[in-house]
Amino acid sequence: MLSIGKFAEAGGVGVETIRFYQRKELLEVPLKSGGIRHYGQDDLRRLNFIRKAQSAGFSLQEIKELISLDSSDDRPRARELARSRIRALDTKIEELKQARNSLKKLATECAHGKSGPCPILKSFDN
Amino acid sequence: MLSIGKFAEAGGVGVETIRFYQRKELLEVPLKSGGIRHYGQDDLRRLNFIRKAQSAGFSLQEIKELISLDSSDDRPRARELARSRIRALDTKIEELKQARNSLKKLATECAHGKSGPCPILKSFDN
DNA sequence: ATAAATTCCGTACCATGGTACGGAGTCAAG
DNA sequence: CTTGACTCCGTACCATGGTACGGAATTTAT
Repeated sequence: MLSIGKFAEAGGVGVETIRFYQRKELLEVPLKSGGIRHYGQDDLRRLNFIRKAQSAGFSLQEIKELISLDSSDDRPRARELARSRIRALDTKIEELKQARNSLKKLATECAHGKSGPCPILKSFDN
Repeated sequence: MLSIGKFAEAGGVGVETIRFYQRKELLEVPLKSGGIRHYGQDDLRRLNFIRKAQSAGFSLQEIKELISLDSSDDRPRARELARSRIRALDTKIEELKQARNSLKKLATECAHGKSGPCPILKSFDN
């Protein structure tokens, strides 16, 4: 049985983040036993679920849906969400790679070039 | 000489975005010639600079700095910004790849597995 | 020359993901 | 049994990158 402070610490987030997730209905608000609410393993699992899904790029809204799927065990919908997230990730990864490579090229040119305007700045400049 | 509407259109953004960039001092507010402000090629170059730098993952604050570097031609600082952006992009790309691959694995398992709880949901669930 | 479209400007609002504040209540150690 | 730490709760605020609104002035098209 954890107090909100210990619970937050165990999950690697701040107390205010817990309350925020409760307001967003991602975490349940436990009943209080004499003025203070207590959190258990289920809550910790739920919190870890949120954090992991978040690091997979799901928004809090999507995570809320995943949580409800977790109860209904709706596999087709879960796969659909996963696939659409994978597509979004693929797009994003490609964009970032592109940006990274052109930036890399520019930085190299900028380091070697002896004269003229800086290619990094100039590259955006047309 | 473009009106703000044509200028925004030429840059592929909305009029409100132009005004927003002006408030953020990323674009200058031209003098008005009889009640209406007009924009030229320099403004359009600047706007394109912003959009390209943005697609390379720079924040508007960083872009503001890049713009000031563009005047001072401070190459070492430009390289520093580029390199730190490249590092950030590399980190981000790795994170997204990781997320993408575990999600892919889960989606495949979820599609093939016949019984038990959905692995996508379950994977976050511990 | 008049109606419709644009512009100007300040200000308010939006989503996302939190973070901070302040007063009252509660809990634990000395 | 008091003092200090922690909790509760509502509400306000933060950064980021915009988007919307509304009335007055001006420009453009008919």
